[in-house]
This record gives sequence, structure tokens and C-alpha cells, in this order.
Amino acid sequence: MINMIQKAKDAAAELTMRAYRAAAADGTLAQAEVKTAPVEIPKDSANGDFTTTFALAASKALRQPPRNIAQALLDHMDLTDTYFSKAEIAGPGFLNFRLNETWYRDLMDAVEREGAGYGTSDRLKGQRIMVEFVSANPTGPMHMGNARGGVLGDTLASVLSACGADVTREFYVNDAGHQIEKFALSIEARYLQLMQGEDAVPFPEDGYQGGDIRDLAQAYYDENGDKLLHVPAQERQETLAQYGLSVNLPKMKSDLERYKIRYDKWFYESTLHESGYVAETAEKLTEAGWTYEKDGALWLKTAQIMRENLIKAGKKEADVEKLDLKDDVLRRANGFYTYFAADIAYHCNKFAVRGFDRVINIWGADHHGHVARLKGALDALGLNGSEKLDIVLMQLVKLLRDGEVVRMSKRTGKAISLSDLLDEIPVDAARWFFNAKPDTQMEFDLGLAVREDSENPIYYVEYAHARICSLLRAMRDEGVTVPAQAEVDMSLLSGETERALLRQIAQFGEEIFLAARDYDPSHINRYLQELAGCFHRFYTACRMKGEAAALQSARLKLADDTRIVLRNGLALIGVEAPEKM
RNA sequence: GCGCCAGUAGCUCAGCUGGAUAGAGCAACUGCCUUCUAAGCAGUAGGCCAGGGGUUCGAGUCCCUUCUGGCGUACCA
Repeated sequence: MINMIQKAKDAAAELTMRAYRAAAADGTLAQAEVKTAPVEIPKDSANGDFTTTFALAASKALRQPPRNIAQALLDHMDLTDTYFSKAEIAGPGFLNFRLNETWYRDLMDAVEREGAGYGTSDRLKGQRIMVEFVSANPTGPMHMGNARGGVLGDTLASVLSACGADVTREFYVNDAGHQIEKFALSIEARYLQLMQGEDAVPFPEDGYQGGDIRDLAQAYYDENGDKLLHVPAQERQETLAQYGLSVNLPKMKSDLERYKIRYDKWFYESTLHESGYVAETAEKLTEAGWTYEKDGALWLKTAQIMRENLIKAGKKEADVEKLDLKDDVLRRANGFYTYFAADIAYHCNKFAVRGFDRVINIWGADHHGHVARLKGALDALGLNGSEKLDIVLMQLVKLLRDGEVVRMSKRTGKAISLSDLLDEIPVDAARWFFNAKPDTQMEFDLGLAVREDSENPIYYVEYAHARICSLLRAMRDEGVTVPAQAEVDMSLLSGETERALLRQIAQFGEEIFLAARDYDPSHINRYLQELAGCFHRFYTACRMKGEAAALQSARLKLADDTRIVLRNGLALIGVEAPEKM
């Protein structure tokens, strides 16, 4: 819970501001309205551990060159009993701070005290957040986009939770509506074809062509024979659709579990229709005056809602006109509600019924046109969708094998599915790889993923962990065990590699927060790579066997602290931390 | 047409919301294992940050514009 980076930043900012006030009081610097001193971590640690750009930023207001201001600050600064050993002016007017032993010791204390909880915070405490992700159509197997969305959603949920939020993982099951109908008709056609021949039964033009539909029909036939041949078509279709779902949904659950994803809730679209909630929600929109009837259908005034939102957001009227906004149908002329209507009801349920403070949906980028409409509809219901609903759009995955685009699996003739993927590459490699920044298009080369093996960055990180575990074993065999922090002599950990490693350890909580703030859990991957690098460099520079007892002990403690953070970080992204490799 | 996302080393990507000489990993080349895991470390090479304008002490980062790629613009989901 203790964030040593923040503590140091606050301390540097406070010292700077206090120095400024002192300098302004005795007339060295001009009086001016100055807010806080911005503190950053320099890219190059040769420029200090922390730096403030106060002098640069305040130059204009104080009517003095930045370096003069920095000098005045320095003259009015007292570092006694702080986290810093030194402050100095550099470059155009940066004021650089160097951390002292006290800070490093407090950091190691925190790692020891917090253990598996090290890195967590309470920055999002009290917030109830839902992350809805994957929500793949249950009419067929999950694909690469689901593989990416799965990791993204799951890991995002983990980092939000690590920031103290109360997080719910949810899968929305589209078990109603048009595509289920299509699903039913497709299985029905394959089922009838089994008995009457492919030529005798036409396959629906927009039906699901995949081989999995044939498999479902065959499986039903194997179990029940021609039982459905002579029943009314509607009954046959309903039975087959239910059968298809009863096969597909457990398969999805088990595939996702194999992928180490577990949901808190599977929410069925059908329940919204059956309970009348969709109709009720449409009714509310009508009562609020946001709908109208045309051509027998019920329409939502999406164009007007979006126009108002855009104007409010500062868009120019002329630009908004160019968008050619259109209204949306909620209830078709045939009396059925659209997917959009159900989706509004579903999100209304998330906020109004279940009371989430924030809802995050992971969607494929091909749905981006839907974002403003859904938010707008929620705004129209008074639920403030613009603020409380966040949609993370992820670019789709292009699957390659040895440089060639792969659309179908050669083995099965179906699209490559999540379970095919997991047959080919280890779960952890898939999880690591797909945990990438959402808004970049990514290419996934199957050939490379298996061949890459030791080249994969994941091994670099895992190896660091295994190396530490091996080290701990080797030292234990010599009778040396990890000491309590209180027994560690911090002055023995003052080399460049030790301090760099410690600072990286300190950064962990910040990185989790950035991942949560940006909805980009790939921060964790990069962080772990950097942490592993810091460790490998420390390991190369600092041996333990054959060193004096106190030195061995201090270094072993540092290695063990690193192990804890590596394990915590890997746990966040759902990757095993191996003890041997 | 209009809109959304992207364009940084040969490849995959960082760049902490405007700061110091633009960084990693892979691939290439050169060194380093009689001692805790060489799946490692150290080093070399690789760049007009897509192009052009602007904003300011200062721009890969902000604004305008052009080009390139992906996606979207349904009584589909």
C-alpha cells in the first residue's frame, strides 16, 4: 500500500515549494502564483533519481532565467532528514534529487511487510467496476479476436482490482435474437441434409457455413436419430438451437478456463427479453420523448442525442452536420426488438439495476460505430453513459503462419479457434503475447510463436524468476537463508545495479496504476521485462557465494524481494512464475 | 464522401500526458562460462519520429494539412 515513488515525488515537490516560499519571503525570487512543483523521473539516472522542472516552468512568471531560479531554490533548501542525499542544478535549469539510504530501506521494508500484496493500492477503493469482455457469439467457436479480448479484459480486471476497485468480470451471452435464429436454421438444414441428402435441402443463404454446425447436427442425430424429422418446424428449430447452445456454452467456458479466465457472471441476453426488460426500457425511452414510430418500426432519436452530445463536447455545428447522423430502430416492423434495443436494456441493467459506478466493455474495433450510440442512449435514460461507460476498442488480430495470412485451419477446415491456438502454443505465451496495447493492429505468427521459444520476451522474465529460485536453493544448501529486513545493512546495497533494481521494484505500484488508468495492461509486460533486466544485471555484477556473510545476506534479501515482485507481476497477467527452467 | 484508430531502427514495440543526447527486445556483428542457471551479461552497428506548415524557452508528444494502412457508415450482431 505504501508507494515509495509517490512519497519521494511528494517530498521533492514539498522541498521545492518550501524553498520557493523561503526565497520569495526574503526577496531572492519574485512573488508569484505558483501551484505545485512538477516532479518527474529522469530517463537517464545520471540526471538524478527525481527531478523538478519548477525553475523552467516558472521562469516566465518570476522573470528570471531558469538556472538562477534553480540556484535560489537550492540556496533555500535543507535536505536534513529527508529522502535525499543531494540536490543539484543541471542543464537548462532542472533541479535533480538523489535518493539516500533511508528511502531504499523504507522500500525494502514495504516489500517485506506487504509480500504478495506489494504493488497494490487503494486508489480506486470504493468503486464498483464491471469489466465485460469476450462475450463471443455462442453460435460458434471463439476466434483470435476473442483470444486478445480475453487477455485484455481479464488482465485489466486484475489491475483495477489491484488498485482497490471492487471488480466484476462478466460475459454477455447473446442467446437470443436474429443470430440465434440463423444458428437454428443452419443446424436444422444440416440435420435434414443428413437424412434427406445435401441436394434435397437448401442451406440458408446467410447461414453459418462452418464445419462446427455440421458437427452439431451430426451429434444431435447420433443421439436422437430422426426424432425431429416430423415435428413442426418451429419446435425443431428451437430444440436444435437449445441443443447447439448446450454444447457450445460449456465448451466456451472450458476453453476460457484453459485460458485461465473465470467470470463472476454469465449474463444471458434471453433473460432481458423474457422478463420484459427490453420492452420496459424502450418504453422508458418513449416516455422521455426520445422515440417515434415510422414505417411500423419504433425508432430512437439517436441523431438528435448524438448531435447534442457533440455540440456539448465543443464540436462545431457545421462539422456535426457533415456526420450525417442517423436514427436507429429499436423495434422492427415485425415486432421483434433489435440487438441495439437489447444492448441498451443490458447496459441500463448494469447501471440502474446493479448499480455499477463504472462499466468497461472490451470490443473489437469493428464495433466502434456503436460506441457513441450506446452512450447516447444511456444519456437519454439519465444514466450518464458518456461518463460512466468506457469502451476499449481493440484492433483485430491478423493471423499469420510463416508470413502467410491464415484464415482456416488446414486440419479442421474451420477458422482457427482459441482452442486450436492453445493446442499450438503454451497458454502463458499466448497470454503474454496478447497482452498488448489495445489500439495497435497486431500480427500473430503461429510459426514464429512456436519456433521463437527462447527468443520470446516471456522467457527473459520467467528466467529471472527461475534464476532467483535456483539461487535461493543453492544458498540454502550452504546454510544461508533470506534474512529479515531489519538485519540487512543497507550500505552494502549501494552499487549502481542494486540501486537501479531497487528503484525498479519501487516503480511497480505506479505501473499497475498506469495500466489501470490507461486501460492498457501491457504496461505490466514492459515493466516486468525491465525488472528482469535490472535483476540480470545485478546478478551478473554481484555474486554471493564466497562473499562475506553480511554482504551475502543483503544481496540475497534483494534477490528475494525481486522474486516477490516478479511473481506478483506475473500473477497480474495470469502467467506462471516457474521455479525451475 | 464522412468518421474512428494507427504510422518511431530491417522486424515487434516503448517513450510516464510538452523537458536534458529519441529508447528496449528480436534479427546482424564482437567479446565474456574451472565458481550461485550463458534462456544471461558487456559492446558495435542501425533514425529526416510518414511529409509539410504552425503554437513556445523547448514538439516524437499539442493544433492545421497532405499521404499511407486498418475499420466503420444496416429494420446485422
